[in-house]
Amino acid sequence: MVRDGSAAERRFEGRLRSLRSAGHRITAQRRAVLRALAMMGCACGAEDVHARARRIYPRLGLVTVYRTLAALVREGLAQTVQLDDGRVRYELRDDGRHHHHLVCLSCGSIARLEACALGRLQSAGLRRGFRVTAHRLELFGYCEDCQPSGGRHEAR
Amino acid sequence: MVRDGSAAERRFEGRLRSLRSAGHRITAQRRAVLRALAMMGCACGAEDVHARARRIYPRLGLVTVYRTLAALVREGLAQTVQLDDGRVRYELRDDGRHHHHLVCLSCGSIARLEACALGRLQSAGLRRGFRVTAHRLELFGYCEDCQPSGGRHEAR
DNA sequence: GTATTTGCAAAAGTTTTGCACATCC
DNA sequence: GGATGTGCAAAACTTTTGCAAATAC
Repeated sequence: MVRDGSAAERRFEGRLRSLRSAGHRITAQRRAVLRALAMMGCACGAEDVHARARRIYPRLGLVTVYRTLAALVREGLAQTVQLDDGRVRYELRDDGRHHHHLVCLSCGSIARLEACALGRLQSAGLRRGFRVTAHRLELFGYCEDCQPSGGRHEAR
Repeated sequence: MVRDGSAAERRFEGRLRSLRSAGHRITAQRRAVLRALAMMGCACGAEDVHARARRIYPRLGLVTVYRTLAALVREGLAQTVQLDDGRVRYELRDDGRHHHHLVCLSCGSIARLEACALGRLQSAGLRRGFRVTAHRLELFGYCEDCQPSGGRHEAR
C-alpha cells in the first residue's frame, strides 16, 4: 500500500491525531494496530488484528493489541461487535456514519449493511423515559451463496 | 409460588413437554433451571441462573446449568443476549413474540422493549440477496432514573 | 436395562493484571 | 526526566470436556 495522500490515508492520520490529542502517545505498535484494523474491514477479533498487525510490527504482543483496542474504543475511534461465538470483535468507526452487519449462519461471512431504521425503536425507548444514545444490531440469516433448501432455522 | 393452573404455570409445563418431545429427559435439575429462568425476567447470566436455581435444587452444578441452557437454546425455548461485558446472557422466549432490550449505561438495568421496527432493515438485507432469519438488537442509553447532566457518551 | 444426565475436576479459550524495562514527548 | 507504553508471565473469568456414578424412562 502506497502511503499517499488518499482519503484512507488522511483518515488514518486523523485517527492518530485524535489518539494523541486524547493524551495517548503514538508508538509503532499503535500505528500497526490501527493500520491493521483499517485494512481488515469489519468485525475482527483481537487475535486476527494481532496476526495482521504483526506483519507490520513483528514484535507486537497480544496484550498491546488488547490495550490499544480498548483505548480506541474508549476514545470513540473503534467499536465492538458481539456475535454468537464468545469473542469480542472490533472495527473502526467511520466517523459519523454507522453500519450494521449481515452475518451468514451458513458460511460465517460478515457483510456491512449501511441502512439504519431504528427511529421507531428509539422513540419507543423515549416514551418510556429511556434516552437511547447507542445501539447494537446484528442480522443473521443466509447470504446469497448459501440459500438453504429446508426451513430448519427460524427467526429468533 | 403456588403451582396453580395459572398462565405462567401452563407455559412452564408446556416448555417441559417441548423438552421431552425433543428427546430430552426431565430431571429435577432441568425443572429448577427452567423455573429459575421463568422467575428471573430477561438477560441473566449462567451464574445468576445457577444461584437462583440452587434455591430450588441446592445440589445443582453450574455445568448442568450450562448444559440445560444450551439445550433450551437448541430447542428454541430460550435465546441468548450479548451485552458489553464478556458474558452470555439467557432468557426464555415467549413463543412467537419477541422483544429487545433497553440497557442503562449508568446503572446497568435491563428493561424489555416490546417494539420491533426492523422491517426496513430486513428488506435492505433482502435487496442484497441476504435472507434475514434472525436478528439481535440492544439499545443503550440512560434510564429514567439515570438521566446524565453532561454529554460524555455519544451514540455508537 | 440402557441410554441419558449429572457433578466433579480439569482443560480450554479469551481477556486482564503485575511488574521490570523501554520509549515517547 | 518523567510519565506512558510494552512485553512477558501469570492470573482471572467464563465456558467446555472427560469420566465415573446416578437417574429417567
